Amino acid sequence: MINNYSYLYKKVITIGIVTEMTGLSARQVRYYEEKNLVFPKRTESGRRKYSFFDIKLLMDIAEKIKRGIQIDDIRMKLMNRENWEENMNVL
Amino acid sequence: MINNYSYLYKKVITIGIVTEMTGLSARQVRYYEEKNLVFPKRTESGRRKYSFFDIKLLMDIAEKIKRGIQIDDIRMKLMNRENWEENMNVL
DNA sequence: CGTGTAAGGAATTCTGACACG
DNA sequence: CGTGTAAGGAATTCTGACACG
Repeated sequence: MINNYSYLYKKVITIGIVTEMTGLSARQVRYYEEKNLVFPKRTESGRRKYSFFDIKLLMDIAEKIKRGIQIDDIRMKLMNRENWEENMNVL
Repeated sequence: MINNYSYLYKKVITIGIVTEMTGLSARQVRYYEEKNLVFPKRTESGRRKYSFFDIKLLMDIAEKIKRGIQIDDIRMKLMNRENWEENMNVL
């Protein structure tokens, strides 16, 4: 079970690829982190690393914002998701 | 079926992360590409992008080389694998 | 509030080549 | 044959700040 998700949660994607895949700007992606909506890991030198799950999450977030939902409210919703803790912690 | 492997084959990992995960040098990773053992995609600006499958493959290759098997022979073996074509083509 | 941008610096990656053997 | 390395350049990413509103 856990193994099936190893690729989904593993944080290995740099921010450039993320903006490519999500269509968001780096500014947006970093801001959602600042607001504790996503939790990238860092390389030794400080570069952000995201998971496939983060990619999906970011697109989800951006879509909600576009619909007028505020970031604080989005975070509330997210924190109730069952995979939330997992997302924050998995390497 | 195909969907289950989307994360496995998707090329999104830059070479720095790859060397981190595999323990190989960038030189080695690029050389195996030169010899047609792995097929990274490229970003618009030419940066290499690898998949999780590539990571596994690279470690497999390195291990075989360490055991004295020549690259040409390794390629022969690889080309017989059922997922070979898939690996070469998937975005 | 959420995002754009210019700024300066640091880390990453690229290619082609020389070296060893 | 497989890998290390120095070289020079180009692309990426980082942070903190100003701007709009």
